[in-house]
Amino acid sequence: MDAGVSDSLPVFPEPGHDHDACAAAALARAEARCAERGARLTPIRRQVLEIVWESHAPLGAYGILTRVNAAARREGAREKAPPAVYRALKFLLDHGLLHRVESRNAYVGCGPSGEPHAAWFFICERCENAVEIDDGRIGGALRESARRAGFALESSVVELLGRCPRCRDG
Amino acid sequence: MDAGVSDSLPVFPEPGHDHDACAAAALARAEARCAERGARLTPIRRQVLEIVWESHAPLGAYGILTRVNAAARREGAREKAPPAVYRALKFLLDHGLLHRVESRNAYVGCGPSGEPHAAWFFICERCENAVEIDDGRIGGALRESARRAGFALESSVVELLGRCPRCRDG
DNA sequence: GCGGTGTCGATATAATATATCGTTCCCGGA
DNA sequence: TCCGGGAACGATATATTATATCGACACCGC
Repeated sequence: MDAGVSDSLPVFPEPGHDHDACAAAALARAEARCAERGARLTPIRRQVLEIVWESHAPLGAYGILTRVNAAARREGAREKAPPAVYRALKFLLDHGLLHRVESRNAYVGCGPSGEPHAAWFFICERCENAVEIDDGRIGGALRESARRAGFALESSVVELLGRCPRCRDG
Repeated sequence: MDAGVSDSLPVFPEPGHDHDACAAAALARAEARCAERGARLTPIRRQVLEIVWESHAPLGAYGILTRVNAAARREGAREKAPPAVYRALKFLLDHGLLHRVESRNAYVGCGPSGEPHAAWFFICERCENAVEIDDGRIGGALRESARRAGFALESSVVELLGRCPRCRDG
């Protein structure tokens, strides 16, 4: 797992934030990373990434597929089958552009941190938004716990459920 | 979420440990808790719990179903359908006798701690065993991180993947 | 051009989970 | 003892999530 030494407050998305800018920035990061790595951000991969970035709430593979196919119908194109979406998701996961939310069987865009990193989330039960946690103390506690147990830690799933600041009093 | 103030080392099961005793103790705890609560540990519920306790590795619902039905065939009884197993799993989860391992879509027996508690695991990628983590510092770091973010924490999924002490050099 | 690899389309199927509804069982009260 | 109500269960159907396989085509370096 990565170190996660930084320690910034998670930014829960405001309802009025400039989400187009969020999404555009994510797409720009994706292009940059693919260029660096000589990986191809093909149309279906880009489209899946755009769809996931339509909101900050994790979206399931079949929800993505539905949106892909709605667009295909609008354009008179043939609909895609599930493997097309799963292949795109695998590519995006492999390149650190997406995270899988295990407790929801769903996928969410990877935040702006520089390199691929552990995926730890706050997930709001009301607005459904998931935001990445960037807290060195959690990583420290996990690593220390593993060290004491003699466990060779490879990766970690941390998903914290509750109410985000905007929903906690609702 | 619960406090998890204690702080004992996880006990990775030794291959030669007295597993019958593990399972028997778990069944005894289940009986005791059901008695306390006026809940009924019916045959299918008990059977599912016994099957999950056949090892320390999380087992999927259909793996459980397969074993239930193997036993049914041996006894000349009619096979069960998936809802029977899912109903038993829900009962056992609701009463804190089982945990669900989200990253595996699988179920594992709940350890001996007194009351229902957060389910944090080390999961060995080689031997597949999952053991509960009882480390106050992890809980502390999670709660502190939530507090700083203004997040009202309700429950948490922590699943640490890697190699257990017995498998790390294999 | 040729061969290798990556990508995609298409089909089928696997794996996990839930909805619904009628029946039966169990327990407590009349 | 009988009855009413709720819990548990059986049975069937279906929903949801994910993967296997194989052939066609495209891109790239030689």
